[in-house]
Amino acid sequence: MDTSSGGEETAKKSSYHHGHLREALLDAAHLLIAEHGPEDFTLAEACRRAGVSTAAPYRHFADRSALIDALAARGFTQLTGRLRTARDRHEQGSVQSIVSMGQAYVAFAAAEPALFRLMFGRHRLPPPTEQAMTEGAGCFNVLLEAVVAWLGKTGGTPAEQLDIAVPLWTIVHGTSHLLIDHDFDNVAPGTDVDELVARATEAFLAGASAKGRE
Amino acid sequence: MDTSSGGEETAKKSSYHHGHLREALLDAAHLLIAEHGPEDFTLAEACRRAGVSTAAPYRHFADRSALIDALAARGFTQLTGRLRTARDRHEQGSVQSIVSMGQAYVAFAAAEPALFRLMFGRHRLPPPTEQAMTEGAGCFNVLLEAVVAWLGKTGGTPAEQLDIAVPLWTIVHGTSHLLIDHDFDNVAPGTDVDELVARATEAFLAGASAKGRE
DNA sequence: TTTGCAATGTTAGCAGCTCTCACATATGTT
DNA sequence: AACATATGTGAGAGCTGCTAACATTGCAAA
Repeated sequence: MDTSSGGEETAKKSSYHHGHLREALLDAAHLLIAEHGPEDFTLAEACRRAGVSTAAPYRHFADRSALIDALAARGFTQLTGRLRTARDRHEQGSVQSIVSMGQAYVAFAAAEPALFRLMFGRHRLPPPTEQAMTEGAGCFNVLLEAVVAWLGKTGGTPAEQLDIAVPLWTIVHGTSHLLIDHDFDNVAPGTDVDELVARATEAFLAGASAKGRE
Repeated sequence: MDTSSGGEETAKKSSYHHGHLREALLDAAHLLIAEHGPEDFTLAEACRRAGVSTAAPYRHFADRSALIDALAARGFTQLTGRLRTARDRHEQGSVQSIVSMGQAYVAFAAAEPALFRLMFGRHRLPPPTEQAMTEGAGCFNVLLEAVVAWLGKTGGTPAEQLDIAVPLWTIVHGTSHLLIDHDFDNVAPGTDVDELVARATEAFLAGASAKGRE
């Protein structure tokens, strides 16, 4: 990385060597899947947008799906960040804090539906490049920490933590998928997902804590 | 030249007209997506399995995605049937009945992950062929009826019904996706999804009915 | 500075896919 | 028997992902 130095413009000098092709391809791919969906995203079109030949990507990615995996990893870091800021908007350990995270999760899916599908739709056998895996786990850990805070001083056993965190995850994950797949439209049009997440989360936490006190 | 007749090898029909090509293609496609996932399913391979040329499908389907839509519609009728039998295994209006439906929902996704993705992953702009749409709605109606029964004599207002049914849907839908995408593996390995669905459903219903009585 | 190597880009080309068009063959109705 | 229609085939255009051989550039040691 060049430190300082006046030139902020990425003057493309040579026109032969792109310079930032890897990032440029990721950006182009991101735009393309946002436009046409992840299914029929073509590497060739991304090359055209980046202004390089269709053979160029193979200097930076093993194949098409490696580029897609890189995009997914990017998405996880972004999502993790948004969850953190959402959590920190409310008092630590409060229900509001957890609700806010859930709403941020769904909002991310709504803003980036194709990216969201990419991130979670990787049903490949080879574990998704290690990196994406740890990124995904990091994402869940933010939720887990909030649940520990909610459980109070003791924090509960790991099993108790999961018994709370996993159902909460299913709620926001299911809401996200149903929302971006337009499955609410036929059945419950005009659904306010923020309110949905708030109600479902609060009801579940109420029921779970009631059960825990029995 | 005598073309025809005789032939020691029992001439299998005409060998020119297939006869049940539409169904045969759907079956072949179903097998293929179950093996290789829905992404890289190829129409050409389905043709090979059905023993016809790659141009044949276009007499029965507008294009590749029309065949996929037909598969999705098939899946919805199947899922709807399973939800009905699951519901009828327990007393009408009981929590168990609703839990059982949720477990059947997740079990279907686990048994047919690729088909499940197909059914709900249709982010196409043209509403999914009307048929698939009504099939999907019919699927949700089974849940809605069970919720009405659970709400008791009055049945509640339509809005109250949705306030219960939609969150329940998000729970089982989210569980299904996280399960078939192997997202539990990294974070909560060995998750028992039947128990997960039962706990989450019961806790939510308990919390929701407590709130309703306030 | 010069020289050599590694990184990064290009062109050409193969194989495979979707889909179309003209043509062939079977089915059924009159 | 004869026509109209439904359903299949073969050839081919225009894509795609990916590879191989070659070209250009940047960097670092000589």
